[in-house]
Amino acid sequence: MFTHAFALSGPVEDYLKTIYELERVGDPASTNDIAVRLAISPASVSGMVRRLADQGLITHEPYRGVRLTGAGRQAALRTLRRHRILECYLTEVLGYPWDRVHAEAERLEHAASEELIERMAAALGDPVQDPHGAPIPTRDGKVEEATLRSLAEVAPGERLRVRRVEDEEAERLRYLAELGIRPGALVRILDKAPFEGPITLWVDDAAGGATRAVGVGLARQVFVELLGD
Amino acid sequence: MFTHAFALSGPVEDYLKTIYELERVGDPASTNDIAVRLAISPASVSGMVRRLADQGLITHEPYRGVRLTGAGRQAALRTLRRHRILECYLTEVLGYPWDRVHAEAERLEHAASEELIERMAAALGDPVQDPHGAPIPTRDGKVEEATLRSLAEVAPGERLRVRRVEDEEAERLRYLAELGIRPGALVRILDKAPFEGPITLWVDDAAGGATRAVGVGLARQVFVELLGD
DNA sequence: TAATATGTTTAGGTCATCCTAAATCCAGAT
DNA sequence: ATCTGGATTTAGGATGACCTAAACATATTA
Repeated sequence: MFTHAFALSGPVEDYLKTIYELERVGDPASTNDIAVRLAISPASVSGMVRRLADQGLITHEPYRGVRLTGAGRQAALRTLRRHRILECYLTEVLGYPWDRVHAEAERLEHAASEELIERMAAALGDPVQDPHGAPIPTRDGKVEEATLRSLAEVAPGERLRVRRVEDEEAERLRYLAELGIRPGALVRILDKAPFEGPITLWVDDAAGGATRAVGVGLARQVFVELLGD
Repeated sequence: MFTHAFALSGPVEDYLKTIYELERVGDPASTNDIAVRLAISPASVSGMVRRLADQGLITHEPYRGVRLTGAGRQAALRTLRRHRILECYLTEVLGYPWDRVHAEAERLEHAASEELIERMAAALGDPVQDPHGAPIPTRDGKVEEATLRSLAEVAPGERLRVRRVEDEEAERLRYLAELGIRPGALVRILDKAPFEGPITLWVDDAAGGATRAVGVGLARQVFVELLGD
């Protein structure tokens, strides 16, 4: 079995991670989507895509998008494992606040050795998900990505458990935390205003619970599990 | 007061650190010495030296060598602080073996934020030296570098305390550790063979002590404090 | 069916960091 | 005082990762 003979550059790891995330949600990753996610120009993505394809990490159908190969997927999952274990470690051991771990992990994930990551994982007792609820791939590159519904696509009424929250933007995360919306929280949608209007919900929390309202944009970043009525 | 408005690239940090170390030992750092330490060609160093001088981080007298400016020194000390705190953390908290911390810290020091370093330092109770005995610069860029003698330049007879060991090469470190030669150890030179021959010494250790012999090359990397006879 | 909007690729550059080979400088030995 | 070997710099390149502007492909809509 070939582990990972040669190291990939930071940018390459970022591309693979991004393609993984885009592909996970839906169709092959488009040049443009990758460019938006990485905040670089589509032209730059075109260039890198050729290189990744040459290296056998992705397949590329011009004008149709990009898919990870087996090797690409493994590389993406290794990076994701690093990232998520780092996030766990930073929050649980070093007391990082919820909204700042992502950025720190983003930089460290390219520098940390396998040994460091595994020592951190061991110190944490091999965590299975990161502070935002994302599953942590195993050492040998396996994950089960639960298919969760976002708060935006669930109808009012049902009892829900927040399972996962998108972690990219610190400010949004901080706001969600203020509202009590974090993995594990129990919520119920009370009302959804028409025309993509605000979503009103009941959030159970330490203080007994409270009514909250969020916009559709925010709601789309919150993923929940249906607990039944 | 200006902290450090703009970030320096990894390579730049490495140059500054290297120049600091070379300058600390003796004269202005020569192009060649820098090249050897960084394992790159002298021509590449010449190029970078111009850029660092343009940025006001070093002064360069052609054919005479290079010196850090105030700003350059501060930058070097910041990187050194990161490096050494990382080394402490990796050994003390994550159980890294003595000989592997250097390489790991070398990569992490360019990615770790100020916040991470300070959280680690706090977790350790603000350590003052790293596992190899090197002093850790303070947050505001101060160090006192003790002027220590190397084992190679001390005469037989005196009681010595090992204070510091060069940390670059893992294999040498591992060997020194086997011999019981590490910061804090008490030793006495029993004999120095002529013509740069082996140095025989008595090493106090847990098991009561033992006689050891090392070559001059190794001895030059071990720095000691004279305790008097 | 053709026009248009949108997304993608190509062409041509820039910048940082390295390289080799060739020219140049300097200091110590003759 | 000059020669010469080792150190240094310059010249000219390569690579990776980005950029803008312009050309091109596709899909939708008039």
